[in-house]
Amino acid sequence: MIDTKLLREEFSTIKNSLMKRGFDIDQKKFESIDALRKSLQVEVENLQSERNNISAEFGQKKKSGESTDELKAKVDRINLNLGNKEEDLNKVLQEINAFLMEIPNTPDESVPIGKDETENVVIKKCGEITTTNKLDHLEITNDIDTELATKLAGARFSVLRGDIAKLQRALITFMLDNAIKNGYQEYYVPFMANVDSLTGTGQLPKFEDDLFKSSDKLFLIPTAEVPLTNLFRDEFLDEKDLPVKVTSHTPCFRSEAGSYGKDTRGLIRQHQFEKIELVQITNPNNSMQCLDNLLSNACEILDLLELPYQIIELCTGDLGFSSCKTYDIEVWMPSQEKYREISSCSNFSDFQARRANIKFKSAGKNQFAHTINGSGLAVGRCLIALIENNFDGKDTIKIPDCLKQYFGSSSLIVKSN
RNA sequence: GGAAGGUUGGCAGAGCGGUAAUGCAGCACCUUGGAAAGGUGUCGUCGGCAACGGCGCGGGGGUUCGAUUCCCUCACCUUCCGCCA
Repeated sequence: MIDTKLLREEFSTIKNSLMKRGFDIDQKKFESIDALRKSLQVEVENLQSERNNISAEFGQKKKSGESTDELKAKVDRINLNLGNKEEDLNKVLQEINAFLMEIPNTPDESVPIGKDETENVVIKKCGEITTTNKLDHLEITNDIDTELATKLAGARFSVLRGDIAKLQRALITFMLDNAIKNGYQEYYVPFMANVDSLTGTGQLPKFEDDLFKSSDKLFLIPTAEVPLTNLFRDEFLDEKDLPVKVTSHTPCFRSEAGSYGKDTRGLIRQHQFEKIELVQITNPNNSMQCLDNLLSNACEILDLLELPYQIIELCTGDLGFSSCKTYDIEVWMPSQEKYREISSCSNFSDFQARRANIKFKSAGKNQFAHTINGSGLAVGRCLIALIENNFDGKDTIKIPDCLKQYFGSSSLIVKSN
């Protein structure tokens, strides 16, 4: 949520900043609605003040046994008027709130300006890409079974079998252990979240269509960012504990509405996938360093897995709704001869903290914290990358050194189709 | 599923129809060579340059001139009973 005070005081600055990411904030609408709010608020508060005074007088008269009929008539008149005005004011406040909830975060000054993903900037490339193997993961192993999953649930699900399932489990444990090593506290959290939580992190109200909704006002989480960040909703943190670093492995559920026909083959885009999420709650004055730290924590996984990847910085036009700065990590997918996103590391500045009310006290003043998060990493896509990059062309997938202790072997023999 | 009790500022904790005590912590200032102790103020949030005013006692609604206090409703917490694991 954008800072309304800032919006009132420096409208043009914010307008220009939002323009960079292609969001045209409606100035006329805001100004007219805010002016209405102000006049109504002043009116309501004056009436309330008047009523409070009369009520106080009322108490006095009652005590001394004087007649209160005249006062009662006065208050009745005020209340009649006040009721209507309060209703109007509430309507306007709701309207303003709805307006504000739809406004995305302002991009950081350092973010490259661009209109869409074609203008993202490659920051760094790591590892050697290979072009020898062209088979994709479904061709390499039949232990990733999407057809069987169709019977169980439908399209965009998968069943993993045998060593492939075990390899995924090894990846999960390895990633979690690595996060813990880097100072994150591990959490086990609910895989469903309520409306307040999803509003806090920014998925609601705008992106309800992307979520799976259960009966009973609960949604399946699209990422562990939601429960992990909301651990601190309505909490006061101690400044000396910042940054707070937490992690969790959870399945993630996404409706993928609007992605019909896109990435329909294999594990790349599923309704359900495993992910390790890294979250930091930070002091605003070093949140960008914390983002760099989190990014390096995520990259470290790929370094250890010896997978080739690149880091790109999203331009203003491609930034997510709540983010003020985002780096994507993309891993090399030999079968597609493309880099594909495997992690997205973002600084949300105080945007989520404002919605979720995550504060700390500094020099006696209440301040909103900054929130940072990123995948460390998306397990399903990592599994594909590992299979495709490490396949020897015949029947063996090489297991990188860092995974041996988790997988229990230095190679995985596949049964070909 | 049944029953009872509870939810007050960062924390603790009173008030139970007349408009939020008090303590601890934090912050600012005074005092000091410096600190501690002590003193004064500030110490939820919104509007306002300010003076000041409004709102706020889990959420929503009602009764009342006036609600933290009474009533209804929802959520959550605690305890007990039942059922299940």
